[in-house]
Amino acid sequence: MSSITKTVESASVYRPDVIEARWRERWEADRLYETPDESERPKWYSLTMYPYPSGILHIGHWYAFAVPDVFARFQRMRGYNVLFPMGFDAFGLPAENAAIRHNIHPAEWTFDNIDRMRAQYRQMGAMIDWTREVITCTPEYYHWNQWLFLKMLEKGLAYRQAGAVWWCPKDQTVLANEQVLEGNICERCGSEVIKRDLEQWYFRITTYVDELLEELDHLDWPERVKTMQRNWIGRSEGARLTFAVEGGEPLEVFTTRPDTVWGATFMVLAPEHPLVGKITTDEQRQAVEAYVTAARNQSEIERMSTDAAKPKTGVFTGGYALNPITDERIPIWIADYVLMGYGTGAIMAVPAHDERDFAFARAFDLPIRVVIQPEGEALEVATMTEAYHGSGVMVNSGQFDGTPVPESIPAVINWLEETGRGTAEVNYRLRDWLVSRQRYWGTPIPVVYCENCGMVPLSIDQLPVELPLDAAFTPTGQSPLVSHAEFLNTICPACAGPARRETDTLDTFVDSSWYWFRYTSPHDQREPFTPELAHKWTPVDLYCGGIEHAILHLLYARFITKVLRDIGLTEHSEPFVRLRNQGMILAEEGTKMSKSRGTQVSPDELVRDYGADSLRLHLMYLGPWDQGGPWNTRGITGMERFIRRVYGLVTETVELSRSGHAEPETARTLERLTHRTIQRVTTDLLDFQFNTMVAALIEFSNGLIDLKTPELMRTAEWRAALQTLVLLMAPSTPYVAEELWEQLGEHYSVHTQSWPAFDEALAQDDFVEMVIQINGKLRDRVVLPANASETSAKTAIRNAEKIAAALDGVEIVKEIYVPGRLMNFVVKPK
RNA sequence: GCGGGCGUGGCGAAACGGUAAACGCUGCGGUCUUAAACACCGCUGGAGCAAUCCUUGUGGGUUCGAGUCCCACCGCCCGCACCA
Repeated sequence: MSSITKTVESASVYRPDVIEARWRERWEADRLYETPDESERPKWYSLTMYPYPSGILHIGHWYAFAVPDVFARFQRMRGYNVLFPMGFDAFGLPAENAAIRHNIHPAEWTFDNIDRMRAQYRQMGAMIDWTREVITCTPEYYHWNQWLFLKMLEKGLAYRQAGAVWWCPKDQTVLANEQVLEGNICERCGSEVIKRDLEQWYFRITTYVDELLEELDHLDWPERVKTMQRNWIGRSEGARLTFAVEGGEPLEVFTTRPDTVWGATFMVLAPEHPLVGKITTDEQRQAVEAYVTAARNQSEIERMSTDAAKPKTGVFTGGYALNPITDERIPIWIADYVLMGYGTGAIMAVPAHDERDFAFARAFDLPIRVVIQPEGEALEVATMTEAYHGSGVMVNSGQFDGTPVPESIPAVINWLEETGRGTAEVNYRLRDWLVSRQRYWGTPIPVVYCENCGMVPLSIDQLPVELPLDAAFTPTGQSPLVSHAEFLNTICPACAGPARRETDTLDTFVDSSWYWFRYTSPHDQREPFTPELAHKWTPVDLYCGGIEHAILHLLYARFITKVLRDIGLTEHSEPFVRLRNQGMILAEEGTKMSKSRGTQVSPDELVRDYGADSLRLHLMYLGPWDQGGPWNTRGITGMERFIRRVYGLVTETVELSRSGHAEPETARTLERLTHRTIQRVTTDLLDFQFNTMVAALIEFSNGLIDLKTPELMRTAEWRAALQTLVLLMAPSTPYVAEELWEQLGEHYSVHTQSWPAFDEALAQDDFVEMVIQINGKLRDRVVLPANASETSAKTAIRNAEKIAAALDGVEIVKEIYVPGRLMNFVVKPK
């Protein structure tokens, strides 16, 4: 008895655990998701940002990955040869921290995590071609980071330079800014850290700055991301001026407001400015040196403080410069509000028209002179409470007096150039990319230091420089490479004398700056990737990922693509044609999900309880994908119910024998419902509107349930509608769609079928309900044939009971007729 | 401060300038069940017995007609931030 019940149940009850395991195995055995390089079909490269192998896929990973998977599947059914690869961004600090904390090797920790996460992606039902997997911490991958580094070195795009970095005297190591705690305390050992000048490796991204800025205009990316990149690049136009210094070398400044130079009443240098020592007089030396030391040891966070009201600090150097236009003698100060990293590290201060200079002048009682007067107003220095930077005309500026503000800037620049007093200049905020890291778990930089020859790059055929895995990993906070004698000591490729290897490794952003090329030929042993294959697949047609990578990753990826182009490996300049960002999934109460507060959601549990298909639907249904929002566990039951209802429709149908055709009217209803749904689902998917796409699927199934009768369920028309529903569900719910496709007796696999086409005419209603308004207020509704003529529609509307009564005896001023939608009578009441 | 976005039922949300609240969740009532779960049916923005009226953060404007367009304000979120 019980066994019979069970058999009946297993055939007609939706069991995601059984279905999903079964089809997953079948797909893998059949290599259903392997992408051939050769195909008649047009290519589509759908890329999702690869994850860091932190150990477990959380719900955010599902959101970021399952939804683009739906799109990739949709594109496959639409006839594209779709490349949808996956890999792991496997170098980085967390692996080293795990090693220090748990005494487990970073490699072991990383590969264990990858195994777990790969299994989770399989569970998701993602259409990943795993034969193309890329793991960046393998020599097969980082070999090509080293290759790229050597090529860039050769082209002058990689260089070494001294720069100030945080240094912990106890740990004898460089620290990242994030590792310096408030009060300049080392995160690892608690001792006080200092700034030190160390040689670091840089990539010359500034070479490409104009291209990086200009090409943004042509990318199909969210405007927000493009704006962030533009701000980061920070182009500003202005002029360079030279100020003579009494008894010293001249000072160069950059200014965006050369038209205010007549108001420059003092100068300010960054504390790190190289000329500070020479300019400073003996009387001021002690004060200046104290200020420089203090500024130098301020943490970046303090220095870049968000507090706009932060009081200005600074010290007079004792030196004087000459204003090159007015020949006035003006004092030279130093202050930390002037940054060495921007412009020349020195400014001409125009306190009347710059709020920072104004605050500084007020704090130290320095002279202020108005050189821009707003029209119809007269600024008085004595009564000014803030700098003025609005419109107006130039005053106190010699022959330029009376020049209005926007034109004043080019006018003055022209004059400066003609008279040889200055030059037009464009400045950027973007700095070169510091790529060296004093860390173990990264790509070794392939150069050596020889006592005779200095720095010597390895040759291409000496690559890869393998990261030694037997490094002693003790929790000292030091990179094991420094104390790994076998790695460290080598011979010079130039003179064969003794040499030391570079122990710095490359920033992991280097790994992610070209990884999508590697997917196109992941096993190439001669080149980073095979140019013909890369040419076939790239650029990426659709790149999906988080907004947190809006600047660094995406900018570096664009930069390296241009470098690869100039090396001759690829032809295009921009890597990602289209970019879409998912929003962030928050905890139910609307805050960030957090492990410590236990507000994280485990996809594994949800899959166990509801199945991957329901979870995929639920993620799409939460709201617009780019918006994200609070998680809600209860809602997933609605998706489970929907799947069950469709499952029931199919299992009930296939139990019945087939016979006959539907009544013409019902057949038409089915046809309309079908075509309308295909249309909605197709356009919503193309627009990335996954939430309304799911709503359309649900409405289709609700419509079928309303029509359902035992007779209808035997007909060909009914089956055709069900088939279409299953096809439309295939991208979203790959498992149950495959199961139902089989139950309908169709040929495996649903995922290799063509996407259904729609006919807009067939999607139209035969009858429409028109809204009748009087003076814009809804008064009645009238159902009319969709193809009714304007005359017959108007007649029917006027004859409608409520309308006829309302129009009786009033003057109609105007009639607005919108075919198939609405009619509005504008009337004058009598 | 600068830049961008957003304010719609109890909740997530829909809505080419044209019926506001599709679809789902929750809740309530019912059917099935010994019971529960599942499932199914009905109701679910507010007021009113009803006809009907009101409702998209606030105030104004454009329009025959505004959630949608324009202006001002309030509130929230996200970037960037002493960049000369």
